Amino acid sequence: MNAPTKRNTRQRTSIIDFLKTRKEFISAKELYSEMEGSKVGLSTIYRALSDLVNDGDLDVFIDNDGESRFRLCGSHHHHHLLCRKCGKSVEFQAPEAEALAERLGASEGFSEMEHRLEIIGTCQECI
Amino acid sequence: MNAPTKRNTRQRTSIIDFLKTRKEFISAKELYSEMEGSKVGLSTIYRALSDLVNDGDLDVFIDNDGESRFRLCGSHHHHHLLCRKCGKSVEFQAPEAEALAERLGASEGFSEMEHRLEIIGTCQECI
DNA sequence: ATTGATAATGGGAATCATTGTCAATAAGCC
DNA sequence: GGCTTATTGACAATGATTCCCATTATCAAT
Repeated sequence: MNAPTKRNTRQRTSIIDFLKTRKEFISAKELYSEMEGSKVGLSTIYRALSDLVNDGDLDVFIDNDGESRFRLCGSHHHHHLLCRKCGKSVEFQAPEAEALAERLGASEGFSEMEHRLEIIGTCQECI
Repeated sequence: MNAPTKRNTRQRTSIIDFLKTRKEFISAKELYSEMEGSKVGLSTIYRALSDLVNDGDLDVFIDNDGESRFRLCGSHHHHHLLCRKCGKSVEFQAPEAEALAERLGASEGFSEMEHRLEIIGTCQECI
């Protein structure tokens, strides 16, 4: 993450600065209209968001209308995939799970969500 | 679920029968091409899938390309949302989690996935 | 500070899953 | 069989996202 492959442009900076002021998930289009003053093109917003996701700086999830929604990552929470036979374990991140926890908890009136996710399966060597 | 509001048509029956033979998630388009012999229109497939989802007979999740993928519900695996103060617990289902477990496990060469997901938060009464 | 190589921008067109439209058809009831 | 009405399906429309490409901006080297 934080691959230093991108140049610092006014647009990219504005987008990141805007995201820093935002705790909730936001869609590309919403970002576009809320940033109207900053004169950033919609294509640029899509590109920047996509880069930020690839660098691991943004969490994404796709809402029920098929629209992607973004939020700056907090600490990098991770989960485990475990083999039920040999115990081999693989770490992974799951922004979907972060987002799911937020949405589900919020929909029930909960706040300050944490979550635990564990996937158990049989690894290739143990089949 | 299983709201008996729909007529039994050849098309609807074919779609359900096809889904019964399928363990993995499938998209509407894939279903359409795999069922070519059955002469069912794409609109009809979308409508039927949407009805089945509303009746609670199908699990859905939206993949990374924004395409919806469907699978007949199996046993209704569920998860818990817990309050960290009073212990109040709410059951919920999360097809996304089912799908996530499948995908992630498979991507690491694992099979026969199970998973556990727990969300912990503070409920409205305990704030 | 200027230059030059190259990455980033933006606006419109293109893509592609999904939904809407509506005339034709088929289910289910008498 | 005949009737009422939901369902179907071909096609158009929608809408988020990506592609295209001429123009512009960044930044390291001069």
